[in-house]
Amino acid sequence: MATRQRGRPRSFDRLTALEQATMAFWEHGYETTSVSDLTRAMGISAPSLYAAFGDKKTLFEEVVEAYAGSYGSYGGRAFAEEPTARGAIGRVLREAAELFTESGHPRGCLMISAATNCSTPEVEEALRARREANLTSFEARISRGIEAGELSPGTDARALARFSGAVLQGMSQQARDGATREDLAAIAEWAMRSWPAETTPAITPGAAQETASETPAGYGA
Amino acid sequence: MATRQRGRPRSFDRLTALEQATMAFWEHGYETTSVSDLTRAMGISAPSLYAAFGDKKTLFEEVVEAYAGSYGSYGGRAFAEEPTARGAIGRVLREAAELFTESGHPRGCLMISAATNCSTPEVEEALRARREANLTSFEARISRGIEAGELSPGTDARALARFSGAVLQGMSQQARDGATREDLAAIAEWAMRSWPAETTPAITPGAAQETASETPAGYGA
DNA sequence: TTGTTTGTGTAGTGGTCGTTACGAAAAGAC
DNA sequence: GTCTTTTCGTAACGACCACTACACAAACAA
Repeated sequence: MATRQRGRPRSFDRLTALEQATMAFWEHGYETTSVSDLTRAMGISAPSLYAAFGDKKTLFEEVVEAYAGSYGSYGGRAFAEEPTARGAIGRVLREAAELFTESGHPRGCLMISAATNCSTPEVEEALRARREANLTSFEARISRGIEAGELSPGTDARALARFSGAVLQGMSQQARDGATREDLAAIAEWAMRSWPAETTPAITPGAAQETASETPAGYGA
Repeated sequence: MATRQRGRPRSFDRLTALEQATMAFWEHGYETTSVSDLTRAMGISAPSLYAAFGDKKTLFEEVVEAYAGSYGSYGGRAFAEEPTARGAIGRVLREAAELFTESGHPRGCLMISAATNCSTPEVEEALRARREANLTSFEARISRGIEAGELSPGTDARALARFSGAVLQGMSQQARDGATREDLAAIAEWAMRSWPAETTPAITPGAAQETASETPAGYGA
């Protein structure tokens, strides 16, 4: 680790280049971003890209992973810090309204939009799997909220999770279509109106008792 | 019109070919559907396609127009036939749950998904404009509902319209991700929970009094 | 029949796609 | 210095993209 590399040193910063690739994929999606676009955005030549990141698909996978750990981490934080299901998912929607319209990066959510209309099945499926996983984590958190007495026992956890996810996905598309932050925030608030009010104050606040399986893996739906 | 064509007659049915092109674009989106895919799906050769439909972009525009008048017409019907704003938009969401999962054609909504991640700006903008137009028609209908006393005067028409549109767009994505019809129907019902109840029964039922500008131009969001 | 018009099939156009061979350049090891 | 290792820039690869030139086929008009 302290030992220097043997050969000629890399002339670019790998993390910076990865971030620039993230911006390109986030903006234009997997399929529409050509390797030529990538090399231009990253400021490196094609052979350097292939040497450092494998091929286009592998680079995209690394981008998605990095995105999940940075921009997409707000969901995990909300789940970890908010004591109730309603609080957690409400916060996810409200923070999404900010993230999706923040300046300094493209609009909307990379995981929601970057692999739509993608002719590489593995890439399309990889993002679909992440969306599914997040719906599942929504549902698990809601189920736990029902068990904890926060929500009425008759609550349909699957439906409420899918509804919340649909709102998040719609917010992403509207962000890309030019909606303002206030537009998205209003959508989030309106969605939370149909959430049943909590029947009991949360008993055990804090993150310690989460199940790993119900923590969103990066973005929110 | 009764006069026959002068030259060699076309060896395929233009409307059938258009329908097959619709299926291809609906399934894979504008960019990802190649002319080669199209000629295969339509059962004709490239020169025939170009002679009958212009170029790929023009064909897509014709596809979108035909889609708006057929599959996408449920929105206009709901607006024409339902007396209240709540009834109209609720019906749009419920019928979308069916359309988006119907067998015999691809899932979700062509207008919502077919131009995502599209590198041809005119095509991307054309569909975005249709989505915007439908949000506007949602908003106009809600505003009229407020004026008619169906909805509380304090209702934020823009927010409620965008919320409803976001749900519709999320439903389309989830349909493409494999959600069942029941999943989508439950999302629609849940969305309607946050809609305020009508404060007055509708006074003037029927379609006659619509303003043209508030009729959705083909799909719903 | 002959000419005109229109559609069809073959076979291409130049351009871009993702990817890579190859030799020069820049570092440590000896 | 020379060897080895790794990265660099140039310049391509075959495959596919949207699109079309061209010659032939099939209809009507004369």
